[in-house]
Amino acid sequence: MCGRYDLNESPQILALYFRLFAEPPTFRNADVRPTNTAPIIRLHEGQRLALPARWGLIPSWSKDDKIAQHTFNARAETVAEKPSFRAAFKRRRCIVPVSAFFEWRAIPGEKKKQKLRFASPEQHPLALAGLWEHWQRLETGECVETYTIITTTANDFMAPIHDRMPVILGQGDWDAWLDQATGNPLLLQSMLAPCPDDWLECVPA
DNA sequence: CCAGACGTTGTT
DNA sequence: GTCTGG
DNA sequence: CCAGACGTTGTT
DNA sequence: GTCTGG
Repeated sequence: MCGRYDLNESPQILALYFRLFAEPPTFRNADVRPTNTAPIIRLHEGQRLALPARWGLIPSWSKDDKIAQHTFNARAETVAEKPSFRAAFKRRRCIVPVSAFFEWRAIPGEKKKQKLRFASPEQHPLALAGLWEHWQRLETGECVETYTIITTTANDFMAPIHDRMPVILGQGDWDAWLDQATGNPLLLQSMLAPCPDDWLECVPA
């Protein structure tokens, strides 16, 4: 599961860490939520760029945007087959850059849940595996680009809090994940595993 | 053939 | 767009 | 994802 | 319970 995150990096850090072709505009949002617009990293005319998109994937064939309420995550186990995701899985993979993501823990006797922040112990950004899609609203012709974050089973670090977690890609996987020419479904699928336990630390938000 | 769905999470 | 159910 | 709303009428 | 807004 991954329904809330934080992106708070300078354009310089984003460009350096993700090896972007150009520095993106400044973007800071400590509480990115589904339906919000945030930058995603993908190839555009062969160049790796951070471009804005809306969180909640709308398939190109969708008649309206209601489905986006339920497509902000895609399950790694089924993403290759589901009608809403399979086209994007083949040709429109992206990295969702985050400084951290949030999960909640219910406290007995408390009304509100406790918010927990998961980030890199080395304080570098995290590369979440995502898909993006292009959609046109029939009534207006308005073009909308949207994305989803792929989830997988929790690793041991995450398991006490939740049974799902976002897929976090290691640097060695970035090129193949973003490349449209990567056609081997098994290779792609192999990247969608829970990350090692020591890639994350957790503090109350 | 047409009509209708197409999704995830957490919680009970 | 494409698959499933009727 | 969580938090918060969820309704109508008439009168000022 | 379920939808909407953020």
